[in-house]
Amino acid sequence: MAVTIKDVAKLAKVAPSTVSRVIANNPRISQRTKERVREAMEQLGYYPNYNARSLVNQSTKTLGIIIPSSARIAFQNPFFPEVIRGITTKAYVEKYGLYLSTGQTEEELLAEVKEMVQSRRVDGILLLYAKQDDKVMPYLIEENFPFVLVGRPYDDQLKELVSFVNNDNVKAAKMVTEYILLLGHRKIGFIGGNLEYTVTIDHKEGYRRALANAGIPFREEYVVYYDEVEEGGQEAVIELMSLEEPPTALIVADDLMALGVLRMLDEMDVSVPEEMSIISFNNAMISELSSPPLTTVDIHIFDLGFQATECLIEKMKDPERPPAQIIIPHKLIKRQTCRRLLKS
Amino acid sequence: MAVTIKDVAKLAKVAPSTVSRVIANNPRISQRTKERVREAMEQLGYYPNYNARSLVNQSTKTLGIIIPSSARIAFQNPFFPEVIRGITTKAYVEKYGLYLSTGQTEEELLAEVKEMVQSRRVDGILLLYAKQDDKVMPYLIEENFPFVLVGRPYDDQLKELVSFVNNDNVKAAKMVTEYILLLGHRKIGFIGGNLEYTVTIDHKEGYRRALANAGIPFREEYVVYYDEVEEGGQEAVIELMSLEEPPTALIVADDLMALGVLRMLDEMDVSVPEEMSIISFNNAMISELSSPPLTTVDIHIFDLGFQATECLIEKMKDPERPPAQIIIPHKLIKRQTCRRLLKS
DNA sequence: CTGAAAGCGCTTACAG
DNA sequence: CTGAAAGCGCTTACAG
Repeated sequence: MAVTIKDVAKLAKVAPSTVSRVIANNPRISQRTKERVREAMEQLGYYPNYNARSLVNQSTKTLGIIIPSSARIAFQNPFFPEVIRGITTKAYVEKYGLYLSTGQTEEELLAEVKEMVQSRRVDGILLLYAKQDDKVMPYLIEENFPFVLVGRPYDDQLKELVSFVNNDNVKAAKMVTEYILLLGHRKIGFIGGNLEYTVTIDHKEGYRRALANAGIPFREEYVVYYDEVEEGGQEAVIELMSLEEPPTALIVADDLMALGVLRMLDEMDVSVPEEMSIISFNNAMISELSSPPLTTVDIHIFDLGFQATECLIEKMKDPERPPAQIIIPHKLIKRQTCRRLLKS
Repeated sequence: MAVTIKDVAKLAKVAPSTVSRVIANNPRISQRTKERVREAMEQLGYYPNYNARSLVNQSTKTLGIIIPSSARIAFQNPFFPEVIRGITTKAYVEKYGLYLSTGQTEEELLAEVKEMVQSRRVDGILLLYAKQDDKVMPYLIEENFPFVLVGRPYDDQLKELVSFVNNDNVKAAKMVTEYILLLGHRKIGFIGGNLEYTVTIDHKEGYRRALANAGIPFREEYVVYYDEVEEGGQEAVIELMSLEEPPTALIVADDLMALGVLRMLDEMDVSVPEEMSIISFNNAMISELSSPPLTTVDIHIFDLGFQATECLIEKMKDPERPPAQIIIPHKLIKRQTCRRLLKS
């Protein structure tokens, strides 16, 4: 029913192989027949059958995007849409299609990834998370399947083996802490995300280092982790504000959580930034729209996705190329949630 | 290099056709050989080649998701991630894969959709937007390609022709307006989204009807449209608050915009809900996290995606089935941004 | 510069 | 119950 290469060949009075060659714009075909064939294609509204093509080329020209199984929560976080936007943008110019994972649990995801690679549904994979005990990445490494990670491997030993695009989250968190320190704060709370994710570990490390450099003791009770974005920020606030010496500043895992923190503080009638300074990460659009607008660090999420895609495409072109580690710079965005601590 | 059906056949000492039949679990194959073949598949780690399969079956078992070309802005809106989550969930249980559009302009998108359907990359399409002068939907209709729309067609004449899953946005907006009216407000501002989208038109119509029923004149200066989510809410507020008789209540297109509205009002020192009531749509997570938490209407975005997918799959199974129009219910979520107008 | 043939990895009538 | 053959719609050596 659909028009095939044979139909075009018949109309243009050439062999199917010739049609195939003009599609590929093979230079050995004369200009005259190229034109005739193109006209026929136009006239019939011909599009090459993608599956037939992929079958013989052993390549699908599509990239798989693996979203963490906790997508229920994850997708609420503006981070993912924004990386995907970066991916989409690069994929479009490179004429790659995008295939989305659908698994909802870690097991489902792993099974899905296996299917994707073994059934040759995609040519390469973009892994959008890095966490402890993850089975997907080891599988990809074992299969020697082209992929790039957004984030960094949980296991340091894998660092040399995989290509990844990441921020220097340790440095970013250290800088953020130093900034707060410079504003005179000494009691600084840390509200991290799920400790299974590498970002959280790195943030904490940066926080720790900054404190150490400043000669300020690290207090366990000031650091708190929540993986539930939804209520997380709010519960964390309750916990921290109930301390005998509550913090005067808070470093928060991401903007969405910071929103919850702001709301809880508002409910408790502690005003930001007068009585509490807040700084978070990501610079999502909501950070600009919140009241007061959030001081945050822009981690250039779009670029993370864009460059990961670029890197993956490079890798697919040249499988021999050694793993690349790309660090995307970050930038402090000062808005209105941080203030110098008044002497009391 | 990859293991094929022939390898399995050889190992199991049967013909390739037999292997194919056990994959399909054909009842005519004896239990004994089924077991032998399955063992061989297991042993070799066999996965059927997806492209070969699709080629002969003329079906890819994948669905295309078309995200509006304005994805740059759109994707910042929690609406899209959430519909996609609904789609993903249903697609997973039905064992469908998901293919994502990447076009950034309307022309790119149209070209991409054409390629998707003509090249047989997908079996059906989920259209995530409905707007004026859109060329994608007419194309799909003309090609008689299975698709379902999330939203409703801009052109009323198409209503009978296409399957869609939507909220009753007129009713929702009418209800919202009536609620505000019941709280004693008479000067009610309306901050809509882009007028090219059907949601905006429907919201406005509901607003209009509620006012008419209450015998309150419709005032042009109270209605204002912004398509830029980012600054939109804020500019709208400036515009409305500069009126000689500024509104005492605001109906806002969606939660994200409402966040901007809240922020601007905060800057102007008008307190919510004491001096201004605000109600919006969507019930995204941010509506709960904002301060004060937003009164909004839950439109069950997840269900929109889930049911659209279900509907599409039905349609693909039975192409003769008449178009289905599914309306997802909405629900007022009272939080803290609306208050009875005090007599002044 | 162009064509005939083989092959990519499956599935499915058709035989037996 | 199972196999041999044809075919899905392409591409690409191999000839000429």
